[in-house]
Amino acid sequence: MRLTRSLVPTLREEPADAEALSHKLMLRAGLVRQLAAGIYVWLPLGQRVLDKVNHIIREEMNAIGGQEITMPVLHPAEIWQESGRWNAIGGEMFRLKDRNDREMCLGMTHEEVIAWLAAREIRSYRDLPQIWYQIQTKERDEARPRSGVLRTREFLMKDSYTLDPDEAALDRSYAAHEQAYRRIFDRCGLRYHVVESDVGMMGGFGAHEFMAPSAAGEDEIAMCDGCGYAANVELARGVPAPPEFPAWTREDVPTPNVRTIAEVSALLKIDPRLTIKSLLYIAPKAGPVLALVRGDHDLHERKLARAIGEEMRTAHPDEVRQHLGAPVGSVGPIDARVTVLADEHLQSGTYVVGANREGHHVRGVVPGRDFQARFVDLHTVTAGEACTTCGTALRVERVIEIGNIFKLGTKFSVPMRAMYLDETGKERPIVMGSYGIGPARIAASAIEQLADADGIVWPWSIAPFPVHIVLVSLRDQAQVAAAQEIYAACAARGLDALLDDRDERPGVKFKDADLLGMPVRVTVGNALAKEGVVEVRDRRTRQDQRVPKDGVVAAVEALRPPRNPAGSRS
RNA sequence: CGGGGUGUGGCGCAGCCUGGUAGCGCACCUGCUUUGGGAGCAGGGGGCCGGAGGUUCAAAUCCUCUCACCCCGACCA
Repeated sequence: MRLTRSLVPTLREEPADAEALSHKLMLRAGLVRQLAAGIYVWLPLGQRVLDKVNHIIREEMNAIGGQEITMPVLHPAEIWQESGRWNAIGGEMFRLKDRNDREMCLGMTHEEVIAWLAAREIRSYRDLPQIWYQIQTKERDEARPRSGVLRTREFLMKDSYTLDPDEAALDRSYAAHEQAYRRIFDRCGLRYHVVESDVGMMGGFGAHEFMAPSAAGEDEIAMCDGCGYAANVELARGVPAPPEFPAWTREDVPTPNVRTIAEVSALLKIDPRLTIKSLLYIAPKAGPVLALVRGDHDLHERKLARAIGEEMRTAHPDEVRQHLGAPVGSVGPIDARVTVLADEHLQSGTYVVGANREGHHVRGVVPGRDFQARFVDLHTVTAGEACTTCGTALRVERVIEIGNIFKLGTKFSVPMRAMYLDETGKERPIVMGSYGIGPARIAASAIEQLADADGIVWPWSIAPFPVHIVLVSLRDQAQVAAAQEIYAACAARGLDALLDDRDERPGVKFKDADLLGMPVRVTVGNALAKEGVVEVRDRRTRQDQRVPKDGVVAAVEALRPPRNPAGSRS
């Protein structure tokens, strides 16, 4: 591709409304442009990256027996009503009506279509197992699109679905996907971790996420270097170090004008770990629920939601007063006439809690003796807590979710009547799995993980072009001819090259080459006339070699990493 | 949905407080010089100042409403 005839609008300055590194670089390198919040145009170079990623995905999906299909983006409401998600999903689904006033929606995911298709086409155990996948646009009206292409309202997703006769077969399909995903992310040159993840409110038999470490990520994972335990913090458990408990006797202490844990512990001159934080939530069915965590801990709301079995919201200040008889800063579990859930690590010890009387706390409170509660895991794990299985200190890392795998079970096949007849002629529901990968997130993660101060550093496997030829001076006919020759020689060997044939100053071309981040830069310049050589530079290491122009292809190929460049795994 | 911020040529910004000819850098066009890390000089083109109302002799500037975008949080099947 010749730069003079291409749409590669690089930007010298940082766009004002980009925050994440990958977002800035994708805009500056001319990979994407934003049409509206969370809606992007993919420009030629960005499109080539997606194409490369998708090609890898197709190879690995096909290798485990995946069959590519294409499902509609526009869905009739009926299938979503049958599965029960039409009402279960809120504002995140784009809904519309056709000209005949029929309700429709835009597909956020395709379990319903798969179940619909399976219900019609799968009849016998002989038809199973199946793996169906597509690479298709998804539409989700995200509450807050952010970080460039990392969270958008319209995005490409590779989604696959497995159909199996039973759970043992599902386990095999699931394992095959996990292996395929590892190969895909390895080939894309990413560092990633595979972690246990929340199955969500829809239930399911297990789920894992593939997480690429990056400061731009929206998720956090906890990892144990001792035994390999790794989980999303939505799920991760850890054992916090207990404080030293003083020999308190239970007594009321006045705490005027004190609202926060920090204020309580400062006033009483105690370690915040000796306090209990009491938070009131309101759940639709369960009603008011008081959640307790140690003073220095954060409650993880998803853990609480899992514990009570439904989504809840924080109580308003007047609701707190109504249910507990005290303002927010003075509430606690003693004599509270609401359901009390306490973090499991509060089962022992003696604490300071709110007295449910304005301006008062109680010191020397022993959970189990002074109040009753259901003890469950509620606190958000923090770095340094001990691993529950081996005791090693946990690490917590910020990550981008690049893929997930999910054992659905019969959540969709039962309501949508996707059944088959087993060997004995008995009708059974198909056991499903669902598996996603975000190609745009792979691209952004690669940028996040590999970029340097000068710009993007693409892994070979997903670079828009492996070779970037910089033609330094258009006035030197020998340079022009040599650049053309090298360009043609690369093409002849299947190496796509980007040729910078613009009439720009060398500095501009070098800066753009660094920004665009192709793995190899070939500079055709002065050295050609003087010494008959061109320079072949590795973008990542910045190592230069001077080679005769006939040796460029060999030099480029020597720089190419072996087929499966190792990404780090866990 | 709650909180905060920003909207002024393609990009990045100043001007707004204290109303009075719409500016700067980069990019773009022309010419000359220059040509290995974002060139220099000279000349030039391009902006309903997000939108709608209002106040005023006069509004980018003040007031009201509204829209868009960004950030933090909530949500994320």
